[in-house]
Amino acid sequence: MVKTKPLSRVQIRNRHAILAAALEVFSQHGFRGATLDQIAKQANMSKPNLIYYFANKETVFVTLLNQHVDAWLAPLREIDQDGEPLDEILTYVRRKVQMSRDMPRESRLFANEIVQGAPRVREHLAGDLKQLFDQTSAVFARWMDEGRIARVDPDHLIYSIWATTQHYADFGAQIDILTGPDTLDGAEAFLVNLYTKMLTP
Amino acid sequence: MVKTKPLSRVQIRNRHAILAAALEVFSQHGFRGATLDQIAKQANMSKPNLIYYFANKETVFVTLLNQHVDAWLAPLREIDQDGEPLDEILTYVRRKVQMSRDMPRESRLFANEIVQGAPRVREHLAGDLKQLFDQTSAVFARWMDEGRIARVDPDHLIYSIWATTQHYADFGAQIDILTGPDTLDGAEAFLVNLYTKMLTP
DNA sequence: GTCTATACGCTGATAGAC
DNA sequence: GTCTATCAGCGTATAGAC
Repeated sequence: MVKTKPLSRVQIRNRHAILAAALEVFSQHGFRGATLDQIAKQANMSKPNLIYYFANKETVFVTLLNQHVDAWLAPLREIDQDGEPLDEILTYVRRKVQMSRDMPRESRLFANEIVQGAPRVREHLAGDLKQLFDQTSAVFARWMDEGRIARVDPDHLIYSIWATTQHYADFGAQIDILTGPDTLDGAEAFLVNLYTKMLTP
Repeated sequence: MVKTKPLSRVQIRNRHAILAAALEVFSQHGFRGATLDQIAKQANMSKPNLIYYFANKETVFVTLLNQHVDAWLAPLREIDQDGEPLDEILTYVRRKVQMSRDMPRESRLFANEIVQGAPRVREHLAGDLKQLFDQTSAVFARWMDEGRIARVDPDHLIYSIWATTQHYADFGAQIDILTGPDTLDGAEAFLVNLYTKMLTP
């Protein structure tokens, strides 16, 4: 382990302010589109002072990703392989919709990066996520083998859940125009119905 | 109507080369992330010569959007309100999957822009798309009223089709890592099954 | 129509005073 | 720890020769 100096109260507060500002700016403009000026301004801080805390732009971004990736994957980790299959999947769907409602910036932070080929999140995807994905896919496959949910391709099942739920955050600008601002209650009901019908044996 | 000089063969060829290059670059990096240097290089052209044809970066981008928006919306327009409802919807789903396979760059071009708040496509969305969306939603609602497909929220039905099908293009980088390169045959079968089960009365 | 040269603002990052 | 001043490089766009 690397030994690191403990951070002072001011340091902790400023790092938090910077990361909060960075989430706002990176999620809206992507890595390249975001500027340190914007982030510094949003954090009520001078640009050199920002750099004092994070060395460079990439470090801010990577730190931000690392900070959110665990929270981002939490609902997936919480699928209980010993639970009731349909309940577990519907609970997962509901939590993902909830995250699109409550954490749209985090969703767009990742979406921006993946649409552009995932240059800086590739390790996250190939590591943590890949392992979790394979594990979840295997659990779904077992449930299907046991006849407890209908047999479908488990990989595509996961993709479709991601796609349908994250869509409300990532493409929120489009939905705002077409349907207007929404609480996502309708979305949740629609998706629960969709996956219930698909997965009931 | 505005009277415009006819374009010479060279002009036509160069404008095509620029737009082809621009699709490649903008779809991968987004508007701000793309540079005129990249586009010019991809089009085998000097940067000033590129500007000779399009005046500025934004004009290239807007021209590119206008060029592709019709093709992009074609499958939606082709839904036949007098056809067999489930067939029409499944055909639409299949065509959208096909577009993710054959036109992933076009998909990402729009995805990039919408994730970032649709600053430059807002008019397209509020105009052409909004009208087409409302019309399609109304057709779906009528089919439900007539009991020919199951009753669900038609707006969310459209969103879920967009989300699930475009996901394979927009988040292709993630899928390549998790499942590996794919022909999308499995995706198509999965989605046909999904919407058949949901919509069969 | 196409090129070289260049202007010029913006952006990431550093130096150094306080 | 925070600031002002500043730099180097990139990126858009223009001028002007050919």
